[in-house]
Order: sequence, then structure tokens, then C-alpha cells
Amino acid sequence: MQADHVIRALGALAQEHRLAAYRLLVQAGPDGMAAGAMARALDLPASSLSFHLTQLSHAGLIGQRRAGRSIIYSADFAAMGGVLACLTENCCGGAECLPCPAPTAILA
Amino acid sequence: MQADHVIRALGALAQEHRLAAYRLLVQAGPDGMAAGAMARALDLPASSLSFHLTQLSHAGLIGQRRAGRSIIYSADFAAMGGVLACLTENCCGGAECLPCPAPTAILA
DNA sequence: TCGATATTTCGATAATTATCGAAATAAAGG
DNA sequence: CCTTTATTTCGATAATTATCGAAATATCGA
Repeated sequence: MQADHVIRALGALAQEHRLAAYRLLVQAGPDGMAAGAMARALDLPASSLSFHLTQLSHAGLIGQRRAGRSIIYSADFAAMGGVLACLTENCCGGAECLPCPAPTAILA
Repeated sequence: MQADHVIRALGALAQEHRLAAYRLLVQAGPDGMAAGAMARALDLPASSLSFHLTQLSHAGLIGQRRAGRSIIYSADFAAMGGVLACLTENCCGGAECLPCPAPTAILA
């Protein structure tokens, strides 16, 4: 894992609309969600969402496939796992980073 | 953990010099490192580094204390742990995000 | 107090990133 | 084909972020 790669992933998630979009895809699960449905759910203009999805895609955090007229985006769970593993290894002093919050916390 | 908080933390780390600075502090351990020593190690102008340290500080990822003429910065390991826990919980589909890389990976 | 050292704040500028309507592209179904 | 639907690309602009020298602030030791 290159620092460059991690920086792009962090930068992709460090934006209100993109974090919301990514989380929506996480909720949607492996089947993903069409761009139009995302735009409606997030109340964003289609072109703005497209811009953000491109960023997430370039960061390798999401994938896409065409289905008829729609383009279905989906979270790349393994990619996110890789980023988290890298951060855990390199940015937590090699320790466990404890105390960690209870696993019921929800991003509000 | 508020989304706002996570976004600030991610944004703080999503920058070449800041990620390097943070990692330097992780390496330095709990005793931390003086701003001047960091500037020399990272080959950055003092005022530029100060700007970045302020960002990391506002994100809650580092702490600081004065020691004579120096200001010693140190990583807040618990804060980083909180961010990682939050991401793990909310951005990995509730699953284990596996397969994760071997724990020997180093951020290059 | 004075001079030297350590760091931050200021200010101007450059560079990057975000927004969003309009036009372009792609596919489906008459 | 032509129209409708879905999405992206373009282009202009606004907003945010990064850079770094110079000036200001704080501390130490003589």
C-alpha cells in the first residue's frame, strides 16, 4: 500500500457528500445502487454526484457496472478494508489504538 | 462520533505533508517531537509545517505542550483509534472487511 | 534587559476542489 | 428512426486549501 494510494482514499472520503454517498453504497450492499437513485436519496444534482462518484472511483473505493440505461455503483469492501488495515498498522503506533468505542456506534 | 468529526480527521490525514507529519509523531511515540525537529525531518518551512500541525490539532489527532522554547507535538493514539473504529463500524458493511493485508505492511 | 532561538500568525498568492446548468453520450422501447 | 430516460462531460465560477517569507510572540541564558 502506497502512501499516495491511502491519501487518495482518505481525500475521497473527507467530503460530506462523498462520505454520505459511500455510506449509502455500504448500506446498499454488494448489489449496489444506481446513480439516479443515489442522486435522489442524497438530494444532489446528477452532475455533482457524478463528480463525487468519479473521485471515489479513482480512489478505488467503489466499482461500477452498467445495467441498461442505469449505471450501478457499489462499495469495494476489500479496498476499504485495505485502507483501514494500512492505517491501523502505520498510524496507531503498532499498538491496538485502544480504548476503542463500542461496536454499536453509528456515524451520525 | 459525528460524521463532521470523521470528515475533519480524514481531511487532516489526506495530505502528503500532514500524513508524513502524523506518521513521524506516531514513530516518535508518546514523548512526541518538537516542531523544529519535525520541520527539519520533513524538510518543510516552519510556517508551512505550523499550518499543517494546526489542521491536525483541530482534527483532534495530535496534542501539544510547551517545553521551554520548543513546542512538543504528539500523536493522540486514542483519537485515531476512535476514527478507525468508526470507519470500521460504518463503512465496511458491518462485516470484517476481509481479506485484510498481512500486519507487516508498511506505508511506503 | 538584550540577543539568540523556537514557533506562530499574518498576508499575499497560487493551486486545488466543489458546484451545477447545459450540452453530449448511451441505451431502451415504441 | 425518434423520443424518452439515465448518466456523464464540459465550462464557467465560486470556494477552499496550500505555500512561504516576513513580522510578531514567547522563552531562555547571559
